[in-house]
Amino acid sequence: MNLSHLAIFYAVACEGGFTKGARRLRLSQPAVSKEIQALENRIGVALIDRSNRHFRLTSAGELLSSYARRIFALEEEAEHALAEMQGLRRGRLAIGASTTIGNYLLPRLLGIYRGLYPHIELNLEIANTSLVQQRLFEHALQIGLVEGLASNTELQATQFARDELVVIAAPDHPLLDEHVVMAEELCKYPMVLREEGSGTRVLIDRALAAKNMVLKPVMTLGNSEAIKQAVAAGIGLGIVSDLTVSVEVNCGRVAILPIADLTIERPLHLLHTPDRNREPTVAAFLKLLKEHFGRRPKKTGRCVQNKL
Amino acid sequence: MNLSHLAIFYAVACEGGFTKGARRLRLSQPAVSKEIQALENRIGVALIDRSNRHFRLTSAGELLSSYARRIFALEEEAEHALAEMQGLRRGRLAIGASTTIGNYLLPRLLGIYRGLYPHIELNLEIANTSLVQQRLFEHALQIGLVEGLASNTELQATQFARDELVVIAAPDHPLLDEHVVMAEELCKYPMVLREEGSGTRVLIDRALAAKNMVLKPVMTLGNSEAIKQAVAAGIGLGIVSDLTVSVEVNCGRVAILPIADLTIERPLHLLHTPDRNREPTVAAFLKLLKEHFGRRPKKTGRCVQNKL
DNA sequence: TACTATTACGAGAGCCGTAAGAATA
DNA sequence: TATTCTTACGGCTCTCGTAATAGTA
Repeated sequence: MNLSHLAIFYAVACEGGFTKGARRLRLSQPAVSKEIQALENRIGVALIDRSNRHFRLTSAGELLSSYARRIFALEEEAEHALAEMQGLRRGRLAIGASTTIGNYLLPRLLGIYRGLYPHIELNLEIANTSLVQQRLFEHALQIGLVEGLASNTELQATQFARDELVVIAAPDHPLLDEHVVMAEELCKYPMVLREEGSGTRVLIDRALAAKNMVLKPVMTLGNSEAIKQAVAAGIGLGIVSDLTVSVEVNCGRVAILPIADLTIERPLHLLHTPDRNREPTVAAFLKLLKEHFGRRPKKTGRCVQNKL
Repeated sequence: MNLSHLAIFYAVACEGGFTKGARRLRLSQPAVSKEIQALENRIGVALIDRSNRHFRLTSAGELLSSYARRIFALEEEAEHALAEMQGLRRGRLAIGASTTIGNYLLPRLLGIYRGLYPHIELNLEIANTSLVQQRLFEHALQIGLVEGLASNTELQATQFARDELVVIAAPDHPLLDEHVVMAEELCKYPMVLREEGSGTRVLIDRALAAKNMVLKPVMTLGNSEAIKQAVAAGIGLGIVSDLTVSVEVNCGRVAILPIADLTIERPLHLLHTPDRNREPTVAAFLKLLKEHFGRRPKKTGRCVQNKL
């Protein structure tokens, strides 16, 4: 069967006549007549009762018409769904992110995204970099936002922002009263750090090693939240990503302690498969990301609040 | 959207590649490539991710593919349904019949029909001739089988059999012992007849009036069953259609009394709309009808059993 | 090199329109 | 006569195939 023939038959069946069907399809009436004959010949059954003037479908015609109605309703629904997808009123955005980005940076960004495109299904997977890469590779995720960057994959990576590690202290810490604090002073105070081997700790140790310095942690903890708690409790100074402390800084539980001769930064990377034609949902997210990180947010003063 | 384009896209999506899709459709690969581009241009979205060697649908492609699967499944189902209809494994036969035909003639015929075509839905409406004609006219019935025949309709009518009215008597009735019984003898015995004005009674009265005779009913009853009961009870002779008495004759409750000089017959008519192309279910029924009534069943002897 | 997709171009089938014919109310 | 469907025929679009090109493992 030929579905374009079926479309002609269906128009005729709906309108109740060859002439009316032809008008609806903007075809000439003989063309319609001929195409319906072709359809009838192809399937070998009369569809329209031509015995008298009153237009009437045969039972085969009724049967086929009911199928045609469903088929063309589906076609229309498909077109509608595609239009919705293009208008970002339908679709899915699947992002993978590292813990820090996923917990502190993305929630607000995804909130804005959801405000703009409320019908898009959002999926956020928080996992380590290699797992995010794997999930991207198998197309379970569309983009990844991570700090680290493993090599030898087919993924495209671009840096979209920088993450700064900052020293935090309890609000009553004596160093906060100093006008200028140098890195070497940190070594005199107890520190609360991530465990050795973690990406953050490696970065910190490497930055201080460049100055021939070694920090002495009084405590190591597995995540930034625990470090913030320990610092607030006065156990020592901590070093965490500035993304993670805006709330605690704003409410005065901890304070950022600028170090005059020390900046520890790491790039934040955007990962994606090298698709030339990106999904509309992804393109919209990347646009949003660019708007927020086109210029790096400035850090001014000790109590700067991150833009996000 | 063009559904023939969609078919090409769907084959490619199913097979996972332009080349494989082309093989399945028995088309050249460039043709497939071009048609898919045409489809993408028409709907304005990329459907297939061409960024690397691994064939993959975009999310729009996935969406459209799922609709295509449903659309073409429906198309296949429609073709299957039509084939079933042609093979008389699906369909409907709606017959209207008068009481006598519907109750005594059709059950066996429809039993045979059902044995041949067990999946055809059978509808039998028992009603008077004018109602049957009306229902035929509005296409609620496909054929009608009636005794009478009202005029001025657009229905085609053909006689398919004759119905003989026979005199019945209780098995111990004295006339049954006579070798030859003439019509005038009937007038000497009490008769149980249908009420005046009924089609059957009109026929009887007319036949006897032609011989200048008038029957004297001792009782009039509204239907043949009641007449048979009255006759069996010895109230008198009855005149009923031979279609209605085969059971009672066979089991000896009543006997047929042949009248040498009297034959009361009426034609049985087949009514249908003047469709040139008849439904397969109807054609099959008409064939069956012709096989059984091609020659009128002979009546031999007094206890003849009707062929049906 | 082998495989896959795209581009280019020509041939042919099939679709559609105009005009005329047939049937019916 | 007016309306509706069918038949006849010619043009044109669209689809398909062959051949050549490009990109990738």
